Amino acid sequence: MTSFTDRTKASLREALLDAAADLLPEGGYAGLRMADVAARAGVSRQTVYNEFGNKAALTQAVALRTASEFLDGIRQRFETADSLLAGIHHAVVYTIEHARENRLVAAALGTEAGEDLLPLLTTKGEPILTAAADLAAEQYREFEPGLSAEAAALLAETVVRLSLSHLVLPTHSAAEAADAVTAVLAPTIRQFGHNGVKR
Amino acid sequence: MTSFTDRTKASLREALLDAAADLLPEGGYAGLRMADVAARAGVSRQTVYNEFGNKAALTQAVALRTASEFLDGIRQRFETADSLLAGIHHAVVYTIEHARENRLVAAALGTEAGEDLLPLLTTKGEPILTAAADLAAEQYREFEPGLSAEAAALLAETVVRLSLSHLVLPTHSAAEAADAVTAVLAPTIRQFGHNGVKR
DNA sequence: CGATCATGTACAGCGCCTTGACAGCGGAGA
DNA sequence: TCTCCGCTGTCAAGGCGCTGTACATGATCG
Repeated sequence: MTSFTDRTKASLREALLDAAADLLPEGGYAGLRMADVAARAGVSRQTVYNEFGNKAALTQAVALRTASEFLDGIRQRFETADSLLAGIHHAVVYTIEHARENRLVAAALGTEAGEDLLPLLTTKGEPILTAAADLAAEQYREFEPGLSAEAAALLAETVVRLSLSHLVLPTHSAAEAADAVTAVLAPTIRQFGHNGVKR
Repeated sequence: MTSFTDRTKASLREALLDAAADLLPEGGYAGLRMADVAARAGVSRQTVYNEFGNKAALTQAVALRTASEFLDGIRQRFETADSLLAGIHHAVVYTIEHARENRLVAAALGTEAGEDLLPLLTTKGEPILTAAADLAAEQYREFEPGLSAEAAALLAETVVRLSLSHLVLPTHSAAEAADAVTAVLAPTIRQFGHNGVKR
């Protein structure tokens, strides 16, 4: 049983992340005021600093939590897939389609105020990329036990990078983007399944 | 916006009430140990005393919260009723039927260990009766604005007392009990709607 | 009758939120 | 360009509430 104080602290973090996630799409990173986050969460401004340290860390945490919500969806898509390739396809389609419906992502990609959030998906997107790639690699290996850890990691990072790229700079529909990803990677997956990474 | 500390305190109360409500059906009032409640909620025993004072008050609070859950259901039944009488009928049926499915109520009414909970519905049931009657009276007046406050209160208390009676000592099905209540009160309601309480 | 157990009370310790203050810094306007 | 203003980030003091412990009391059981 988790202690009450632990749950309290967790709910505090959630409340702060909720508040920041609500406010970020409106004014972007620059428009986000720590005092507003605190007020919306019903705590003092100092408490926000005690919990996250500074505005950049708070924003990064919001990004990571948003990403983890997507990862949950991706996990579900994988569970119902027939093959590794099909799972990847489903996951890519899901990611691209649902990301555009997400308020925060949509603001980062499409609005003037939110454009200073874009680095979270690109230049400062390493935490998200790593988190997503780690999960994906794990999923891949569960699906295809013959896959070596290195092969899974490489494959996962590639898929995530391609997905993010198609998300940030779309040139086709989500389904077409997924087609492209799977088409490119299909031979590689077959190869890895047999022999592991070739260098 | 409610402050974070307020929400924390509310969630503490909820956690304690959940814990007590889980434990009460197993051992009844006598078998409920404050230390177990505290442990299940993840707090210290002293915190339970700070919040509720003593075991009787904690148990009373559990009873009141359980009652309020029923009141929510009753409220919904009333919203979809065609007439005041039909609303009362629906509410009585709902109360009796769902009370027997409730773990806590079922334990109080039917089990050996839980029989020391019975006073909460009878001799020590005044808080529940008042709460239920107050809500019912309010509903009645919304339904039939011509009803005076006194008439609504009298009617409501009568319905609640009859419902509790049929619940504690069932001699017919829930529907038959509701039939009896509405049959008895139908003329009174017609009378009140026109002239108010006769003394 | 003595041991055990649970209730109820008291109190020191401590973590954490709040309040208030202040320095630094960058933007807006005169 | 200079000044004002707002926001960030930091610090110290204060208080509230949970924790842990101890103890008295009463009930139950062997």
